Amino acid sequence: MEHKFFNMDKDKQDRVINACFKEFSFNGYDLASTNNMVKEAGISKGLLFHYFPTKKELYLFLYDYAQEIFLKDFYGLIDYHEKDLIKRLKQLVKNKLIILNKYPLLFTFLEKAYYETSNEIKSEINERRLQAETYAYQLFADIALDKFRDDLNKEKAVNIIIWTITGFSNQYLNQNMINSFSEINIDKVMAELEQYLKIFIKLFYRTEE
Amino acid sequence: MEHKFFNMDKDKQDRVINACFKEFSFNGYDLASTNNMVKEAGISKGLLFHYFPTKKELYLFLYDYAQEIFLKDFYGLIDYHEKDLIKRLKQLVKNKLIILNKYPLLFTFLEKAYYETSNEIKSEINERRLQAETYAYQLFADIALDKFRDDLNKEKAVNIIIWTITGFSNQYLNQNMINSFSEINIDKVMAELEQYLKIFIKLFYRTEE
DNA sequence: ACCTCATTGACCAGTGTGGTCAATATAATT
DNA sequence: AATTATATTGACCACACTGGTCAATGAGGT
Repeated sequence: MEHKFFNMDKDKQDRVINACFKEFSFNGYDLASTNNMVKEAGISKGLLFHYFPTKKELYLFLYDYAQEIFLKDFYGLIDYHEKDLIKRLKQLVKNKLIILNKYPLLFTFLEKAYYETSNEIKSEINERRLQAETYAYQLFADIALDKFRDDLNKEKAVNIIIWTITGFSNQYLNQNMINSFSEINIDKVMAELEQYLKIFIKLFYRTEE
Repeated sequence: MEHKFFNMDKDKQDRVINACFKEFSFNGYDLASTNNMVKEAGISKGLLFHYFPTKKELYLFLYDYAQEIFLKDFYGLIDYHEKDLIKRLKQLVKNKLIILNKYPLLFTFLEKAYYETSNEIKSEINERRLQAETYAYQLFADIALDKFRDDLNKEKAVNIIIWTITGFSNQYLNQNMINSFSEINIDKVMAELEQYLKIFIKLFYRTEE
């Protein structure tokens, strides 16, 4: 049976999820305050503990929820028929932006979970991560590396491309840290990204002829 | 007169500074615990408050200390006679690594301070940052942009280079988050960085002839 | 009218907080 | 050696906030 939390009004659900993502992301498990969460989400303390009997179960519910989206809507939507690295990464960024518009702190939450040190949940997180590793990290499987120029170290070229995309994306993530979470104009961002990718295609790939 | 804290045994000084950097970096001002700081530094609670009468003064002392190092030993050591962007950035990375070996979390502390939201210190941080802006950000002044190929958007090329260097450096920073702070082998890291920079010189710069 | 379940917020014991202070160890000065 | 000054300790404090409880109320369905 599905978790009864999902019977809640959908808007309220997302308010709760985002409030909890925020509190856990910023403060980590131990220091995250359930009082802050309910205040931010606009619900009562009793209601939160009506759905999640302990802080720990709340956290693990959120982790499962985040990881499922990560695997299904982020990694899961990659088209593995596409052998071109850059096109594949472009798809990945787009997936990410779509998720960010709904859950601005989902990725931050997962990253913080990665470094989480609290003894109360460390082992549970590790279990879940191991379970997930089977799915992910196929990102670079079956990539057409022969597109790169011969005189270029392929591993380093890939790193440069990834770091560029990361740096480019972080501009929009960091914005979220300061401002309230403003909606991202996905088409506009993708168009700007495209220009960077064009540079790589031009300079890193073989000249076709 | 110098702060009496500087009369303390130098090793102990650095232990205190690094312990406080860590606690403030990980938890932010409000949630940082002075109890954890003294435990990590191996001194008594009373001694900390002997040198710094309040948590606030402790924080601002650390901020001033970090910012001074940042301006003096990071930005301040740039050779402005060097007009080549890549060489200038290389110098910057080296400065950073040297600082990181002594204060592994100095940059993390300053970055966290940038996003700090606590009302107790927000305005004080802003004052100090404004004061510092005069010095910094001359990084790109008087750079020889004509070294770039004509058919390359210079602004984007610069971003790619910076993001690459950032991504490259973060490998070593994130390592510090998990492990204890292991000494960085500066020569080795610089040699690896050099290979990335060579790629940029080859592909982004004009071919000399 | 009755049942079920969502929702509230005052309340609780317990933990950790920033900060104090009287006591002691150590060093400097006379 | 005696005195003064300073470095250092840790038990102690009032207080804020913690995760979690629970009796009461609201709302909708039968």
